[in-house]
Amino acid sequence: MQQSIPLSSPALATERIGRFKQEFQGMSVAAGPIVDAKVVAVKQALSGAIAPGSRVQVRGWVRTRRDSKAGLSFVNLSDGSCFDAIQVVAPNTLANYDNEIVRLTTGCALIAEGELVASQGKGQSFELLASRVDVVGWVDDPETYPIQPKPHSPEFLREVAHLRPRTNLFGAVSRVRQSIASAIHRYFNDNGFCWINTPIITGSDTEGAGEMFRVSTLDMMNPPRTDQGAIDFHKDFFGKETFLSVSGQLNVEGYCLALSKVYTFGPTFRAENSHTTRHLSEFWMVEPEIAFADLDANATLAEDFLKFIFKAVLAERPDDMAFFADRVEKAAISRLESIIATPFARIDYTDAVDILKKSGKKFDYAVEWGADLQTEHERYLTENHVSGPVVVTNYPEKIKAFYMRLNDDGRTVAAMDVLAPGIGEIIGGSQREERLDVLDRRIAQFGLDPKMYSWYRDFRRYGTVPHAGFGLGFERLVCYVCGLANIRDAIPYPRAPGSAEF
RNA sequence: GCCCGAAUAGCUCAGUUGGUUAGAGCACUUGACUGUUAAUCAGGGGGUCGCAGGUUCGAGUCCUGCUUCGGGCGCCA
Repeated sequence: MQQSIPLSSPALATERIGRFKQEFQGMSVAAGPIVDAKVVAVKQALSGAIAPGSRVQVRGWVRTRRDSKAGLSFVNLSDGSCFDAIQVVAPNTLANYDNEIVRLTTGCALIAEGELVASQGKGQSFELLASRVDVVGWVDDPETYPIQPKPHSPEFLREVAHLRPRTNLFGAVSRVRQSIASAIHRYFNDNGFCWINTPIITGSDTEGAGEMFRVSTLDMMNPPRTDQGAIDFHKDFFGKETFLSVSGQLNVEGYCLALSKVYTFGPTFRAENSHTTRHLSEFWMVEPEIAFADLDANATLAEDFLKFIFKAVLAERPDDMAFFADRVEKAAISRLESIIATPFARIDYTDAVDILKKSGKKFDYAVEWGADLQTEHERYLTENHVSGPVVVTNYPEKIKAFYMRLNDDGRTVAAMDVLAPGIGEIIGGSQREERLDVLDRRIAQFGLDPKMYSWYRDFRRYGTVPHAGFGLGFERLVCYVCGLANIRDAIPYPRAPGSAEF
């Protein structure tokens, strides 16, 4: 029948696209039999926006089935559009009731069509009184289908990461992740920022943020050699050694010094052998960079940005957030509300050290000026001293990166960490060193090769201005918003040392 | 990289000082019952107790090694 549609006809194309869009409003795909019903998302069907009595079609996956000897079955169907599933009421008058409906198990894919009605039962406002239910995909062995209508441990679900989006937990995480990502782009777009897609493959092997993954097409068994016997990377794909990027910051600074307000939002790779609940080998990072700006402006941006995102998630995903507060982390909602309502405190690193020393609290790690703050120190500051978000600024230059701007005291740099109760460091950033002579001294001091940074130095040679930015680990933000204990549950397919399944 | 812990049914777990045929709930299946809500009730199937050795008359249980998973620290986002 596809042949009967002349692809060149504008009228038919418009009609076809119109039909697709009508379905697209409801679900993400156009597939299966379409009769005379409007395709709707479960979210719409349960919202009250559709008049009772309307003929609608829903498409999704079975959560549970309950049979009633009153002559009907209740099939809870989820399509991921919202936390709740819709209850499909399937009467035994359906042609496939005895041979299909009563055999439905968790995970089966269905298209159900019928009348959207006010529910006779408790627990839901609307339900679908089905006049037709088509089974699109069966679960071939229900006994071994890993996703059951009961709580599973996150550890178990990591073993079936390809199927875990079928669960309440990962459905909710996925929608919240989307809400956060969307809010990030919206915040920057509305504030005049330009999204810059910095390269994933980089030739800089000394970006200073840890071990890097090599990118190479050389034959590992028999690589080309130089006269000295070293591997000859001049013969590699890019004609030089290349790696996966650990940060887009250095690249994005160039766009900042032309477009004024820019940000990166993309995948980042770190080959650190970290075994913690807060680290991934592959994660997504957000890095805004602003020109004609100092550390103070940077901190203000971070505060406004975080508050915007938290507000957006609470407004857009109340159903999922209620689930997190109920089942994952009691304070999931209240702590976001608290951060939104509380002005971020600002403390100089030197003052923070004094506060910690005078706290009288016994720390596992001693507090000394010149040493980085440990997680326990950060938690004391934000949870006990301030009882709210706090920005710690002006760290000793020896413990921070070479590109951070040296302060007039000569011993600190204009760096900042944003600390929040319950999570600790959520953002790290700095004002960048815009003075070429100072930058050169820093590069030398850190033992870096100036030739590797010639293009980065150019930004200071041609129209340099004070500028600043910060980095935010996207999955850490997802963890915090959802109350997740392990960052491997904040990304669909986690990659970590010794683990790259699926 | 360092330290600690765990591994018993598809899932969550119990299993006493080492002792007969390793149990429960959920899931699956059969039946009963019901506009049901993780429905309920009754029956049934389902296990190389992570792997490999060792101690012992006898090991799910004790010992050693390995594997995998989880947690903490360091590094960081």
